[in-house]
Amino acid sequence: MQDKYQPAAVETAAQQHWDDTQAFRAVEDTKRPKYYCLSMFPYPSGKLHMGHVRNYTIGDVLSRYHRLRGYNVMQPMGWDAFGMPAENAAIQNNVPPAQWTYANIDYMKGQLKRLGFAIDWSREVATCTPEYYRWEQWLFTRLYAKGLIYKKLGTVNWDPVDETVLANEQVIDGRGWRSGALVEKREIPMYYMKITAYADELLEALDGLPGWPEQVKLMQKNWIGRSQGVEVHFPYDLSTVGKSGVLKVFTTRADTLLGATYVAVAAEHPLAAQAAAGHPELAAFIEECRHGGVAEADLATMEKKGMPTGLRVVHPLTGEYLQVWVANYVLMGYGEGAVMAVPAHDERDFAFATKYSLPIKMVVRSTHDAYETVVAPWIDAYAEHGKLVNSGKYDGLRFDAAVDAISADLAAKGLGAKRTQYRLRDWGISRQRYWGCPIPMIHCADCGDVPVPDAQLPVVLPENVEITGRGSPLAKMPEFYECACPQCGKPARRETDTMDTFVESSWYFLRYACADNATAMVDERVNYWAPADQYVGGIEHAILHLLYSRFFTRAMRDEGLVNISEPFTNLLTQGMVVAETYYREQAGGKKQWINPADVQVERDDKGRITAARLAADGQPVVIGGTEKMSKSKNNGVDPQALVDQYGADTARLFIIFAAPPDQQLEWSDSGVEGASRFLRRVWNYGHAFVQEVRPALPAARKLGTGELPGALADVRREIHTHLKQANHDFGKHQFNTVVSAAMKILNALEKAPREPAGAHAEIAEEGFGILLRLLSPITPHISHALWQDCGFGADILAASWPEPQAAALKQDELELMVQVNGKLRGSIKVPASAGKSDIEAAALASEAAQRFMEGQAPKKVVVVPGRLVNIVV
RNA sequence: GCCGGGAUGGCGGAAUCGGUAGACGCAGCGGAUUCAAAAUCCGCCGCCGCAAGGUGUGUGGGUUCGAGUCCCACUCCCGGCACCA
Repeated sequence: MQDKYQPAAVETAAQQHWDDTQAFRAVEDTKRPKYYCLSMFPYPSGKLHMGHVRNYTIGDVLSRYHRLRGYNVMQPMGWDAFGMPAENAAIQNNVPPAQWTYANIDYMKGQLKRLGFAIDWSREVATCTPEYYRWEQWLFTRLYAKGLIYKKLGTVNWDPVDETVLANEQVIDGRGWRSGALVEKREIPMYYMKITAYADELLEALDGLPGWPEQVKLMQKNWIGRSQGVEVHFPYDLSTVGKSGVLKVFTTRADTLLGATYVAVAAEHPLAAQAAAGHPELAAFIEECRHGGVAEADLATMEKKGMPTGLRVVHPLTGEYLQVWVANYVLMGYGEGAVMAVPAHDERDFAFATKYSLPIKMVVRSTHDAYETVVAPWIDAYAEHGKLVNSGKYDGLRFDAAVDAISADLAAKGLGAKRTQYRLRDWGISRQRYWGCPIPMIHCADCGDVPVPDAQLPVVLPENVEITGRGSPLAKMPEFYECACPQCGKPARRETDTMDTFVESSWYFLRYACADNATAMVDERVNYWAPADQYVGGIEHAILHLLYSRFFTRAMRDEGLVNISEPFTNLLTQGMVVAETYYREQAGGKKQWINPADVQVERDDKGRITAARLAADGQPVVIGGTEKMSKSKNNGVDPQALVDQYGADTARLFIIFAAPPDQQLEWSDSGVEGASRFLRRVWNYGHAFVQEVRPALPAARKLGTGELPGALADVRREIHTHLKQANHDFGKHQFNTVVSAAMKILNALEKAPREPAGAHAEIAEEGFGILLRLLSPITPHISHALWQDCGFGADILAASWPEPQAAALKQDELELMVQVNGKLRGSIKVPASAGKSDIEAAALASEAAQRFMEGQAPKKVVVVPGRLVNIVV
């Protein structure tokens, strides 16, 4: 054993041992409970960032903890390898996406191994390999045959200069990020997955997920957005529209129908197009609505604009004529592309009506008498439910009765009915990009859209391709798209769109169970491992990825591929890693971001930061606040440098100790120093244990059989108290306080009296054995080495998890706090067996109580067992 | 804009069921060791106050013997918003 802690040597040896013994190879075993520990697989962007290290450290802690608890643990890893960054890198550096991706995977895999994660690498998958995506294509054809995938028009961001479709993040202030051109909305045919067919099940099954954070379930519930409402039909006014028909709208506020004063349609709505013919101003407005992106956040925050069409529809109950407006906030892809407007009781309609001087008709009076009439400015009470007024025969009805009566009358006229609506929309999966899974369809002039037959799968993505950032690369490759129709054999055109990368990540966790199967998507092993007992990943995936995965698992269940519905039994959403930012203002007002590693911080005598300077030139820099680690803010800390300098255990320890897993983690170089210092102390204690303590151990252990001297009994109780706390915190996934408990145990061991030597050695042996096992999930390398060197056993992986002993926790005397009128005034010591009246008497007699009661008689005495006594005077 | 979350010393955080606010660590200060430094060890450390004591968990109210924790209203920060992953 080395005198000094040398992390590199310790970690290399431990990792070699795990490799040699194939320690983390997971094999199906029905005799032990299984524990499938899943972490969100990374996009191979180049090198690991701190968010990855945090994610996988949390997963590894859970995996190793459960292993020592006796579970058959499987912890796999793979690569979410398709996506836009590979194409961007190709444009920038002229490297083919495949080559770039595989090189990144190679490098990042080495980094993961260096961090000592207990991963079963035999199950590795990379989604960009035909071995993986062929099954995605295969499933696509099954779901297509079933009608669960269909084609319709969808709206995308179109860059007219680069002639390409842009992702929302590539649209900045309404312009293409590369070309700077004004982005337009464009409708193109796309394939959709019918996730809405599962909307009710996805919603209702949330109640059966006790292992998921409430906030995530709530977000998913709101995202699905099931609402009960009424579909209302407004018949066209023949004299203005020129044809018969109805305008359909959906409303959750049918009680306010009599307050509808106009209707609004989307710019793409057929009525808008009709009105625009021969109405140049309106046509110009509709053209203006086409500019800008499709992101909901932009649409919701932009200025609400509209224009009348001159067309009218008929109110279904009153027969009045209502104006049809075109409004930029009404979306064609949502519902029927039309809304009824009730300005008196809807804030957005109110703002619009006020702006364009449209009539406002109050039809609900708030039950709280919050208002007499609806006048500006808007107050929230206008939108509350209440009794109907100005609504003829419906006057006096409250919400439920009003909706019932109005929907019944609409139904009688054939102009509407109650309906359930969802906010959730079907999932558009077509992408006009190269680096993705090809959609296995062939378009034939005679036969229409024909799925690629099983025998021709996979449709392999060509890897030698030129990426320019203009247009879709596959659509420029005849060798890819020219093919024969599988049905009639005539020349046909292969689909050149690829799939959304969320499709790959919707089923990778099932493929891990049987990644080596070349003849089926999944096999019976999936029913041993799935569902994942624990899923660990970023909160930013709370809705899309997790909802798609829940949907996919059900779709695969209904194909008979798996026998589960929910893919993830427990979910842990980890917080972000943030760090301080520093910058200098440059001439044009542009900020030059400076990496924290290059900055020196000055503090006052209380440790408060007063200034920061660039180390290179000694000149001040501006402190910009803490932000998520990112390239753009140049505040990232390179995990590789950290591991090179301090070792993997220090990196892991700091990350676990600095914050609870679900909260944001603030980077701190001195915190890393502290973690490293603690591990050195652990090592030094282990060294002293071997040298001095071990030789003093009695041949026959007496611990727990006889009386310990009081001071050593206190040390032992303290250790077991901390262990109890640590076990409780492990259960809560609050690993930062597990580290605290480990630190407290080491503090107690170091301060323990050395006499009598035999008794001390026994306490030390028990306590240090507890400490090493507590730390082993977090800092596995040093724990492995010390476990062996200190003679606890050959391999800590074979050890069992420590449990606190009741006898060690026993206490004879308790200290209780004494309060007078709720303020802490002192404390008393009582025997653990003392009854309530004894405690009361002792508290009243105490010096502190006497002093602050000032001779007054107690009105009431509250005794909280084991905690405190509160005397009220 | 809509949905979800967060706020506790100089800093990260702890406080299990409404019961000692600030555990553990970092930074800082004082001391020991050292030729000196690093490392290590010991002590102090919310704020005001010489002390007694007062005060304190984003802000303002409320419930309670007792509130960081429960209730109401607000402020600021963060995540998501369907083509970043």
